[in-house]
Amino acid sequence: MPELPEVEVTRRSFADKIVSATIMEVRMGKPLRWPLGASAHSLVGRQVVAVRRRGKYLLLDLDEGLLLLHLGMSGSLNFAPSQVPPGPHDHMDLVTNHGVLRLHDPRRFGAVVWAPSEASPQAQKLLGHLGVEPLDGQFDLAVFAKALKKRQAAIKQVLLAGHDVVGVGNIYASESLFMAGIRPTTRASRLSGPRVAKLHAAIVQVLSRAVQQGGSSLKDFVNAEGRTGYFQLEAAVYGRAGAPCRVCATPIRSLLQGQRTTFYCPTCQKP
DNA sequence: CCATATACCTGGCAGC
DNA sequence: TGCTGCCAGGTATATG
Repeated sequence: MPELPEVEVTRRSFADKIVSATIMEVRMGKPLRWPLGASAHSLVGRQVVAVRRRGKYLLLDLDEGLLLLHLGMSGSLNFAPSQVPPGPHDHMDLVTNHGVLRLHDPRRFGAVVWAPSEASPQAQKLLGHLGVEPLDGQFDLAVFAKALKKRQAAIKQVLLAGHDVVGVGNIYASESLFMAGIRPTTRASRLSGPRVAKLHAAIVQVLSRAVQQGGSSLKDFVNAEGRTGYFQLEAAVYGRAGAPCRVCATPIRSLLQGQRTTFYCPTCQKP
């Protein structure tokens, strides 16, 4: 489900409400991808200082330590004023004096991990290798171009790896490459300077637009207020195999790259 | 170091 | 209907 836009939209939908709240109780459900790394009881009394995002991780800064939240493939958060009995797929409740932050995640690829600081080994194991943030002004074209020159893999897979730029998942990789006119199978190292510049701009534009639209709700994504996103309605290629390209009417094609489906227009996107 | 495959888990859907 | 197989927004880890 959640790529950078969905995680950012989720962050904005509850950050103001939970900041300065005190944790009263933590309830963990079925196991998630990783253990919490602390006893639930030890979090009681901690205060939420800020809610940040790094790549597809949400960081809840506490007055002592922080919580790293990941939504995996099927996760969503909900922030509600009062507690409702948890359903079978609700695997964490962070009960605060401002309301309850609940993680709903049927596939349980998501995670909630406590770390003593962002610089700690626990946090760095998850965040340490992440590439640059695309939307915070630090996404430098020259640095990006230099990084791509070293990558021999297909550009789609380089984007998904998140080592050079974070937040671009399966939907937005296909969409960005369409906007840039680049075939997803092209080796990253072979892209010309102008084409890398187009891709750089396309990534920023696609992700920004998706945030504006509340993310993509392909199936079940909702923000912490329960609202769906609308970007899927304007997807150019994702999920549109066989349908006519919105630019040239050529049927959109799909292929597998590293076990993930990629969508592209064979006419608009050049190798 | 680099690139690719695997594992984790549940639900929905197409096809028989 | 009910079964089977496949697919799904991610990513650390293992393997070549």
